Amino acid sequence: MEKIWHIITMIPPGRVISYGKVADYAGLPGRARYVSKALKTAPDAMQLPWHRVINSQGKISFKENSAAFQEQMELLRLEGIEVIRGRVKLMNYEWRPDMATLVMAMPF
DNA sequence: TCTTTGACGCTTC
DNA sequence: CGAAGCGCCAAAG
Repeated sequence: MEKIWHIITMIPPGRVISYGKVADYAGLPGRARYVSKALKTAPDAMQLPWHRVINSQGKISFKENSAAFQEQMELLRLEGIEVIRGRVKLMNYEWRPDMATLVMAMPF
């Protein structure tokens, strides 16, 4: 859980990443669902950039009618990310941290 | 205990 | 695209 949050805090503005990737970088391959839960239970006080986490299809994982959906879409747009029908082009906006960055920030 | 339920993901058809 | 199947696993009932 800690690691997951840690990874998320590292996501730079204007970039996004998928649940699955977060899980991978956190050392929990195949546990994307766990990441979503980690986000849900994350303390608001932590100021996590939760909106920068979307699913592997580049889509926002909320119902299109939900308030959360709208909110996330706005936050992303405020960072200069183009969101079409709740979807962003991972090709252009996916965050690809390099090894050094990860190793640097992750204790064994 | 067992079953259902997710802010998910990948492959197949 | 979209739907179906299967994998994954903590929580809640």
